[in-house]
Amino acid sequence: MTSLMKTTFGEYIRHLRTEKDLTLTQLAAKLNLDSANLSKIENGIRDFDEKRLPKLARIFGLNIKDLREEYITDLLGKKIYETNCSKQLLKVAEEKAEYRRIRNKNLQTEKTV
Amino acid sequence: MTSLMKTTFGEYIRHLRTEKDLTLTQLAAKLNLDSANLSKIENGIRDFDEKRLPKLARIFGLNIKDLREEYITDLLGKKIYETNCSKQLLKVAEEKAEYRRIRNKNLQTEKTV
DNA sequence: TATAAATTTGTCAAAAAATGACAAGTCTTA
DNA sequence: TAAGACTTGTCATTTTTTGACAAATTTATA
Repeated sequence: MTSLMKTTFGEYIRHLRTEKDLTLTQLAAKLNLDSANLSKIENGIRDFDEKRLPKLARIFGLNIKDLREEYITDLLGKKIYETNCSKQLLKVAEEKAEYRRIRNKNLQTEKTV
Repeated sequence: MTSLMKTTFGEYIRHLRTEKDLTLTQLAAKLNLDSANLSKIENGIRDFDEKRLPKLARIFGLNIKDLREEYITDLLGKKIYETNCSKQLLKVAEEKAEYRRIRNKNLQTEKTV
């Protein structure tokens, strides 16, 4: 994990784009996307589609793993915000994730028996 | 927050249901739901629809706030699990949620100016 | 200021995902 | 072994997401 942005993913894209002096139209074309929709993504009205992450990484020369982390932390951050989830509750959520991990591991071994 | 279950929401429903000796058909009827689909929900194949939480709370005499917490922690737990999000990354996600909270608050005040 | 480019906003059809409904299967148990 | 309980599979319907385009508004610059 490299240093992750404390911004939304849309704002992050805008940051990357303006840094490279690209217009919405230019970047949208590279992403095979409508510029109006890219505008909405940057402004948080629409979500960036996960399937375009590899392309985005290539365009800006970013490590795909890092970018995906940027993406999923935004995704979860948004959910945490939307559900009004406190830190305490988030801890419970993490425990439930752990429960799923263990349960899934057990299912794997059950199959082989 | 009362004690939250370290199980999936589906398993929790099954727990509540069997405890009260209800069949899938009986509970499904109370929830205005197909019993086959309730079965899938309990087995984690489908998701419980949030709009039915109040009904579920009434049926089992549960506090709706607590139940909703049970629900959202399951929701987030599932996402954390699915995205393979580490504790470290989850911390980042929480920071991004905080960023959204602050940003939203600022937007509110901007409007009044 | 005029105008051209850049961005935003609104809308709608198409695609994708979630849900409801039902048939047919398996598993339990009385 | 028959009935009830549960599971699985499928498909039509509904809802949500996405792509596409027109028409704004805003910004930059000649």
